[in-house]
Amino acid sequence: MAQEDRLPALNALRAFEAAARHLSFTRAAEELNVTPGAISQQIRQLEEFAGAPLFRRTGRQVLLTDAGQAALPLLTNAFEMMAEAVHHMRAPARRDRLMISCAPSFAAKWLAPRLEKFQGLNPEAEVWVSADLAMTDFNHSDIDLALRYGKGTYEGLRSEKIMSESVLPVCSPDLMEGPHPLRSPADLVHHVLLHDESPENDPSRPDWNSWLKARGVTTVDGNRGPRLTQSSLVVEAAAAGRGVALAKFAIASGDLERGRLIAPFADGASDLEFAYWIVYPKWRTPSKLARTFMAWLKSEAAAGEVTGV
Amino acid sequence: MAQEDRLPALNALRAFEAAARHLSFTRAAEELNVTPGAISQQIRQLEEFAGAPLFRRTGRQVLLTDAGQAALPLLTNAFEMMAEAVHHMRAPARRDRLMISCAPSFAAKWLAPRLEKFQGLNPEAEVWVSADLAMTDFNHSDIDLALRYGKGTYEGLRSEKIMSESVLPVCSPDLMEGPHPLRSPADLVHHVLLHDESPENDPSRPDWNSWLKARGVTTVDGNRGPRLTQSSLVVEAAAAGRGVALAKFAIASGDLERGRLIAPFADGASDLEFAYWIVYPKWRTPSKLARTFMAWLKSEAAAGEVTGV
DNA sequence: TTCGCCCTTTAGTTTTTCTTACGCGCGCGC
DNA sequence: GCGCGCGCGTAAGAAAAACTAAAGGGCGAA
Repeated sequence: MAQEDRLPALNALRAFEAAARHLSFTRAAEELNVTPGAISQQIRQLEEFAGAPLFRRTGRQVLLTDAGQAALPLLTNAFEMMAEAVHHMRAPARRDRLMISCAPSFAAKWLAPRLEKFQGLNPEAEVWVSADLAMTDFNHSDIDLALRYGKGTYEGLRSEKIMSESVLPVCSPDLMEGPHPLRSPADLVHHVLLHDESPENDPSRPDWNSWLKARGVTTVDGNRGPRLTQSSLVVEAAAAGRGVALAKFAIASGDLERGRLIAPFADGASDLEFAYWIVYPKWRTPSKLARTFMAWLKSEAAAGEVTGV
Repeated sequence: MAQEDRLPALNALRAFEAAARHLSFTRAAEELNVTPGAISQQIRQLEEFAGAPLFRRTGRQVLLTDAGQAALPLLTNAFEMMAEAVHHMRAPARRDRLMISCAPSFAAKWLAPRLEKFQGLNPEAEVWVSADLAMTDFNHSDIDLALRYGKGTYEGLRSEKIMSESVLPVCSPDLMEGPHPLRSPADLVHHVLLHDESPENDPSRPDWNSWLKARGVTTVDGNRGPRLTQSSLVVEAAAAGRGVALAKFAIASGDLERGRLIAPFADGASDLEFAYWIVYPKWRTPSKLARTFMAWLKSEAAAGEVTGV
């Protein structure tokens, strides 16, 4: 449909979008790898075209006018859609291939053990898992879907919840046979406390200190013990009998089921704000295989939450 | 969010979108007011960037590859959104002003008589009606909403149904007092038949010929009588006693209610495929006033369909 | 007041985009 | 079966757009 010979220069729109998003010409210039003067000129040109100012210049900062305000969200969406279109150009989708990005611990302890089941159900599918700690850049990679642990709000991305998360103390069953079996939280005083210090952790997540405090235990120092920076290492250390971990349930559940770990306290679990999400670009229509995978993920997650607790 | 220094030249994307939509470089060139050679170069550049051909060249015509196919709809949407964004830049919305475009007959016979009621309910609103026969170009005009009679499928636009339409014979009550009152369709032989030949008419709409045939009347020639090119003129002619019109109900309803027209036959009405729709650009979020107006339109239409038959 | 930050402006340069002109291949009509 | 015409491809140069560099100004903070 008519694309209008009256569209302004597209580069001017891009400059405006970046400047409006940052509310700063300088930062827009950085994003687009040009000088601030270039941005200023592009925006002047666009304002002439529009016949109205798009920014209000107030000495220290620039603010959007109503006209600019109205145009920004549409432009941002339009450029996101373009990026997605370009992605499709560069990597024509393979119908039978699915590339998943997720955090290493989750990949190792939750996803990988279950993937075989999915392969069994969908033998023609080829699922690749890329274990990345950082959030995926969907424009630079071939990632179809990402699995992320967080609050579920990701700008420019769509997210669907897989399952919630909780933390609970876990340890090797051997510890129960030892000289100081764990019968109540106070018994932790005899054991090493293992801390999960993963960078992506929920800031509101209870640590040993708050967990102990919530249970009225004052005789145990919640600060002592080693701090490991990956959830799976914490769980491994616990399984090896090196101490008691305050572990994420999803990461520990496999070892709990197999008996490598036990949860010594009945009321030990504590729900978190953060959860696991499927994440993909706002404008991407997931392929049939991707939709199958997402549905399978959700059913696996639901099954785990029921049987595991 | 990262706009990617890795987006290709935006003009190349625009050239591709136009060429892909037309499946012709030449027509894309016409649309963008450049030479075909320029399109060819832009697309070559884009294909180099993508690392894959976007078109399959087959001597006589160009066809989209899978990669091109995947990218086209997203790009088309993206450019439509941009056009909408630019529209917002140029004409910052006035909160209390609403510009409606609709066909002249509908404006005169259906909308205008009811508008006063809306003004009474929303005194602060300023509603303008632009009576246009042709479909509105939302990018070149200040039209907020269009009312259109048709099938409801308009490319790049969103449409919501207002009411359906039907045709039925109507005439002046004076004709019933005359020498040949209309008691059955066969009596039409004594009267002038008025034909609505509006350019926007439903092609499957019954004319006098098919209307008579459906009722088994063979004694009346459905072809005779004047043909008027605007629905309101047909209705006016009937009200003036100049004959019997096969009129659109929405156009005639006002005069039927006021007694200027009567519907002589009980089973005369015949439903049409075409209906009345509210139409606006796909990516436009209607203002509060526009939403109020649309809701009011629908309730008016529903009321008319009940009381009028 | 002075400094620093950020936007603006101007002039000149670089890069992109377009036109012109010609080449090529295929299908269609003669 | 043989041009002819239509539509795309390509090359070189011209035109237009975009960018840089450098200097300027306003405002707020120190």
